[in-house]
Amino acid sequence: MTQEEVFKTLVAHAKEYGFIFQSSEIYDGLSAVYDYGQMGVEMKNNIKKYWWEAMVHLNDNIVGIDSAIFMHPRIWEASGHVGAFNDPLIDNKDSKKRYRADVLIEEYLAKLEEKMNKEVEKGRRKFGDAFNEEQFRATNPNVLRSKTKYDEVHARMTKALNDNDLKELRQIIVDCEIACPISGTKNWTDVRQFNLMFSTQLGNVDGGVGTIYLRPETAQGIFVNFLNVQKTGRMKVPFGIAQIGKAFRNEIVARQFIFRMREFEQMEMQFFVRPGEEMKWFSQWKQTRLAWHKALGLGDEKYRFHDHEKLAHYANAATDIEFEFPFGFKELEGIHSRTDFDLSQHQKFSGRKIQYFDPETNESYTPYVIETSIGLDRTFLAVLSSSYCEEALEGGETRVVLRLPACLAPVKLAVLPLVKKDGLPEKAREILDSLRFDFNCQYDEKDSIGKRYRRQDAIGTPYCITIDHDTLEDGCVTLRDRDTMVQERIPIGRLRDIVEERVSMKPLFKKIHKICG
RNA sequence: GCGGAAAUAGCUCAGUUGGUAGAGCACGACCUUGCCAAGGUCGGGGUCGCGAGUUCGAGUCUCGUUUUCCGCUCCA
Repeated sequence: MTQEEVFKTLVAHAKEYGFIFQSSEIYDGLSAVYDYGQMGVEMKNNIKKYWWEAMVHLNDNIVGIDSAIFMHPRIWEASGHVGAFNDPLIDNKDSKKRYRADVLIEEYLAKLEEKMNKEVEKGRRKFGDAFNEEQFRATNPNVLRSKTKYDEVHARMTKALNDNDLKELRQIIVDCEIACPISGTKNWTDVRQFNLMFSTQLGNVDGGVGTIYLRPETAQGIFVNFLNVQKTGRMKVPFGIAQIGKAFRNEIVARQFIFRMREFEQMEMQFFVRPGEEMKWFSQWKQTRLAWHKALGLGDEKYRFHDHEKLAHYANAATDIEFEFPFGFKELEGIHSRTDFDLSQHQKFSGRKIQYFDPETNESYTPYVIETSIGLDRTFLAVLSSSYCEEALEGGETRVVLRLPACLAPVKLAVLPLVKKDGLPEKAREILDSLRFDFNCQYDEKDSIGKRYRRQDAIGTPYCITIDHDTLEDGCVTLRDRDTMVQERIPIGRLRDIVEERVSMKPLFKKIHKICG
């Protein structure tokens, strides 16, 4: 199969077994928005748990928060999200080059001005000492023509920018016959507002700015709570604040299934350190985060670092952990050294002193920040895509099996009576009820036992137990392993401990600790 | 955003030069078998993505539109 076919198969499987549905499907869908189904939500929650426990519960100096999606609009000015990325853009269809619409018009105006100035120079040379520039500008027909045009276009542009009238901006470009400097053609797209942030109106705003944004990242919720957490939690640098939550970006092109969505979930941790020690911690967190990924057992060769050469305005070092998806190596997690940019900006914009008094050095300073920011949906896709397996069995048969890490599997255990009679369903229900407090279990009595095993394979259930006639006599059940298909006979009383040990996250945590601790 | 392709049952697809929509799997009931899916009988489910147009008549032809996939572009 080609890469494309593999990916399509995966997307179809994800839908068929209740992992991922397209949003609003019965209304033709909503582009680049997806819903998690009954299996997907279980697995997603398990991934969150794996991250949260590794981050918050297993580190003395990291605590979690859950900040609101709505935040004060000034926060996005401080962070640099407003302003720098709020421009009306237009593309030339022939050269495929993108321009700021207002810049194109301003360049046109500059040319008009130049034309007028040249005309004035001509007049100056012609009339010599008798030249009166003011009078010349007021009477010369060439200058007047340009001046009229200039004023008209300038007025239209100013009004259009004020009204945010994108159609009018395009119309000005068309009316002025502005051509692309590269292709020389006037084949323009519509003007679009290039702002990655979704905005809405906050109700009952009296005289203030009503526009409020859906957060484009969860990080700012951590920065603005830095003092709250540091003081109430009596945190000492170095320490971290972690958060899992939704973020929103109005991507112009959002594609590749759940890899790039307009509404997505991040798992972020901001680690506050002494200025000057950020590189040490940057490298420490690179290793720790990679170990966290690799402990899942999806294959060490599927991960690599990609260091940024071009750094964002806030960073002095940055790297991505990339994962080999069916469509190639792509960013899964970002680890950035953000300096003191964010805290300093918030200090400046809020007017509050945001500093830390270090009792060891007796100094006050603005801590530096190492950020680890991982896409939850991307991690989900990484787990799903690397677990999908079409396996050839003896006798020419095949089975589709999701070799999910057992601790992430949506269903841990399926309870199956061998036949639907002779008291086996009743016995199976009894066992199910004793185990459902410990694991997410499924009960199934429909169809042949082999078929039921295959159904569980398709959703990645690591273990099935089968209740047969002997069970009623000897109190043992058959425990069947998803990956090896090996069966073993287990006393009912030991089931809980045996399954618990095999589906637990503990071995993964110990692995990370061994590597990093 | 540009270019290309696709959309028919939950899934995979068939549907002739335009003539009232089919199969397999899946699903439900009952019977049968019983440790690695696909025995039997019966049954439910589709305004053929949506909207116009041409036509006596459109799943089929034309236009528009939405969504998805691929390539380019973009991604603080």
